[in-house]
Amino acid sequence: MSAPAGRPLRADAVRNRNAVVQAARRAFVDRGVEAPLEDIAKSAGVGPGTLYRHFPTRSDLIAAAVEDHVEELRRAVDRLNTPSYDASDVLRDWVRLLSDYSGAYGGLADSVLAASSRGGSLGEICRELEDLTEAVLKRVRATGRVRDDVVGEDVFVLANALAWANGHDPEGVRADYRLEILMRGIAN
Amino acid sequence: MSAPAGRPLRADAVRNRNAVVQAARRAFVDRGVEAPLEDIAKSAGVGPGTLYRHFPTRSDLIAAAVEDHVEELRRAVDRLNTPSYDASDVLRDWVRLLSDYSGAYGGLADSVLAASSRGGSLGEICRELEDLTEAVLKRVRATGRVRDDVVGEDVFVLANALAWANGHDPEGVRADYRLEILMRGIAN
DNA sequence: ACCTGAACACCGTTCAAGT
DNA sequence: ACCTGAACACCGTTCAAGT
Repeated sequence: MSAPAGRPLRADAVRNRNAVVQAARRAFVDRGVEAPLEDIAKSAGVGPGTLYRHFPTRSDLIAAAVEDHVEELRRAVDRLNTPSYDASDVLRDWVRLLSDYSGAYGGLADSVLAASSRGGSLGEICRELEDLTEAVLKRVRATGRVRDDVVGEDVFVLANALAWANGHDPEGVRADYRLEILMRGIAN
Repeated sequence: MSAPAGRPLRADAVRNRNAVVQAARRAFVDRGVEAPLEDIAKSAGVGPGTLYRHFPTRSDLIAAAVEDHVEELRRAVDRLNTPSYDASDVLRDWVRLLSDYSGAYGGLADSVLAASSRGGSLGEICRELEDLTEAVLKRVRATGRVRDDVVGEDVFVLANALAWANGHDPEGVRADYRLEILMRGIAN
């Protein structure tokens, strides 16, 4: 997964990189994206220097940890843009996917929105997700079900705000309700 | 301001406490609510132990730092509930006040929502703000302008989500737009 | 009753030395 | 080309000693 952007890596480097990403995912699930890098390196069986070599910033490590999830979102767009998929559900389902994605790890929505206005690997992921959102919106706009002054970035930001709110509501009792409010807000 | 809950404090303790709160406010404005406590203590001219004596947790210090702001919100409710205040603006204006309050310091919305489900001085503030929100809603409901399944806590959470989103949008270009979307979402 | 500041712990980050 | 781990810095938190 997640082909490293640069030139081919030595075999042991590939192994270490993967081990770090896997350890990061486990740590992020358990303790959120602010989990100690020291612990991640240790449970991956590498020194801190190796972690930093592969991921100069925490944001880069987060980007690698969510790569699989982004791939799923890409495939979801293909499904959503299929004619057989009911157009009245498309936007709601996409927003739910987006906010679930940003709710995968504690604090992820924060890192995502912080990165979206900047460079870096996570920033690029954000821009791709905004573009995917815009692609979904294009189809929905044609049905006249959504305000035409809503752009992909708006929906992306609001889906993350939803994820953020849900993250502070462990029961999740009102998550669907908040989604409904958001959908009403952007409906035409 | 902010009468300490317990028994009367010695004069030097009062002075130190106030100095810490003032230093905290400055630090929170500049660096957000995660500003180093060490720096706050230093710029207040006290040792770290003194800071901890008055504020056992960071959340307690944040609560003290926002006391004035909460007082303003209490007065605002009195104004909003005046018959002369146009009922169609009441809810929007209240939500804006709430989200501005949680946008006063970087990361404040996070601390607020984290505290709202727990105890502590900040948790109590949250519960008061939810009650104030419910009081505002009561009047607005009578006008039939708001969904009747929306409760104070919902609006409080959503206003904080708004503050959170605005905090990641330094230009603030779309802040009013997001407020409008939220108001449409909870309108009847 | 309150304050001080040394002390410890935790963790992010770098870098010289290794293979 | 990559890895290791010691080293340093920063900061949260506690506590013995002071007034």
